Amino acid sequence: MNATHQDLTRNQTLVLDTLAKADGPLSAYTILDRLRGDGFRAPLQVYRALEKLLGFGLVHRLESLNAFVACAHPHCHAHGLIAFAICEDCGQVDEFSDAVVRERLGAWSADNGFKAEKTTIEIRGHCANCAAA
Amino acid sequence: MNATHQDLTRNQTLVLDTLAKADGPLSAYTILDRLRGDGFRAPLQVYRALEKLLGFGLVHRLESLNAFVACAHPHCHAHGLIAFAICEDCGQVDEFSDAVVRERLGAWSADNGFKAEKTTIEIRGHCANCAAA
DNA sequence: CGCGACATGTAATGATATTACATTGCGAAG
DNA sequence: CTTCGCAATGTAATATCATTACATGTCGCG
Repeated sequence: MNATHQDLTRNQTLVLDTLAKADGPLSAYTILDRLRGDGFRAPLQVYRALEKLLGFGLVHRLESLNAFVACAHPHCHAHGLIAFAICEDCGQVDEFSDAVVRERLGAWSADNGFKAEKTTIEIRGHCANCAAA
Repeated sequence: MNATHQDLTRNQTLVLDTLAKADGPLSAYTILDRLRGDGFRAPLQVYRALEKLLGFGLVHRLESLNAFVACAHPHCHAHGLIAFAICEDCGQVDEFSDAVVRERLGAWSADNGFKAEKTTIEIRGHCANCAAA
């Protein structure tokens, strides 16, 4: 039942490949523009593909950027909670996960009777390379 | 140099009061609509006030909602890192902070030479009340 | 075949945010 | 007191992000 890369439709494949080839997050409209040559005409084509890809865990949405990235670790499914470090200079995104953080946020939820569905952690700042410059 | 409530301009005060009276996050355009009677005509009036209030730490932006809330603890300045639990049913937002989480994310940043400027933590889900129903 | 489920195509619109430029109010320097 | 400069404000236009509504296509299966 977990969708694999094989199950992707043409549009989903095109969108995922576009994100995978990009060196950073892309907005839905940027993806659209890059796929005009493949017949994409409307935002909805992109949003629909993204919706599925997000569900499959192959793509992440960066809320603070209103943009999307291909998952850096598409193989290890069931990665608990993911955090992103986003460089405001070069746009590079580093994806990581921390068991302790997951545990602490889980504990807070349990203590407060909160049923967590989705957790967003995004650190905006400057990566090592750019901070050096 | 830390701005106090006294220093706020008329527009900033109106926007902050609107958020403080609201029972949940408001979008910039909702704030605008609520302040039409006070002479607000354009989005920029709201965005400019919000920009300052965010800088003062009196207001937070919820990235996953594209909306804003008044800070729940406007007195304790220098609150390290803040997390939000957002109920998707009733819209209530719970603001909390966790030293261990801050520490872990800080450690990751240090290990990776990343200079963090701003960290966003948002948990979407269902609050105790709504989960019960 | 004919139906159902899902993916797709297209247009229009809604929602969020910024750019550009004009104006006003007010304190400090001269 | 006047002029300068700065910050806040006002207004219009536009850019950017996302969804709703409706029509069409594709393909497996009874």
